[in-house]
Amino acid sequence: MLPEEILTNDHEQLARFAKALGHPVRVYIMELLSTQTCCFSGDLADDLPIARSTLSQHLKELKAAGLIQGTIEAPKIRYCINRENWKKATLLFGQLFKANPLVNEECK
Amino acid sequence: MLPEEILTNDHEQLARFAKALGHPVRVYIMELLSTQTCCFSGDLADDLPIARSTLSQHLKELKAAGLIQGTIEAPKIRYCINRENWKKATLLFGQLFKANPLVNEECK
DNA sequence: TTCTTATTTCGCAAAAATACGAAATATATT
DNA sequence: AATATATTTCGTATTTTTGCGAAATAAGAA
Repeated sequence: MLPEEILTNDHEQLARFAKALGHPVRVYIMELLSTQTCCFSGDLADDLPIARSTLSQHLKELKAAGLIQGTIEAPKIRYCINRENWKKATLLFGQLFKANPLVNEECK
Repeated sequence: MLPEEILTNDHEQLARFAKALGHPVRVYIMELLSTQTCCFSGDLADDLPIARSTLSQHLKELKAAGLIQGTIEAPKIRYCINRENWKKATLLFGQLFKANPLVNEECK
């Protein structure tokens, strides 16, 4: 029998995903990658009002959180969503937001 | 006609919600409040392995993000979810995670 | 090989997040 | 009025995040 942990791996994992989505630029990137297609850093840099080095850091963070992955297509790098982890994130966020038994009750 | 903004209010709002969920303790709190019931700071403090002052800061952040609200029930404070904003968050996260037209395709 | 392009890493600075214990606050209870 | 309880705010230290420009890297093109 496992010890009853208060903060579970799922809490940690969800927090990690949420933190990665905790900046408008990164939300923008994930939105783009989840709806449209893969993309290059340069395409994003052309649109976004930040330095390329700053964008690179955001991409690095999304990669560290496991939400995206890059494949070299010299001299560019093509970024795509990491489908496995995106699915995991979808599941975890879905769980969090789905259950709501008090939806029609006032706080008592 | 509005100017075509790259980073929209929705991106900002979703990032704000995500950032608030970007810590395991805060995920735990929101999970509790969304599934079970309202709760008191003290109940959380008894369970969580952090100082009460630290917990208070996390609650403050969730409140600042609009995800929870507190009502005085002296000498305690009862914390509840902010249903209106939770709904908004559900919607924004739902939008982000729903659309996925490339679900069966490899990155090309 | 040299040049060009795309992107990252480095070095730095400023701001924000995280955590704690001590002190302050607010309000019931005695 | 004094005490007890629940929670927050304050002060502080440490770590992390965010951002930039300059320099470094990688690989195709001339």
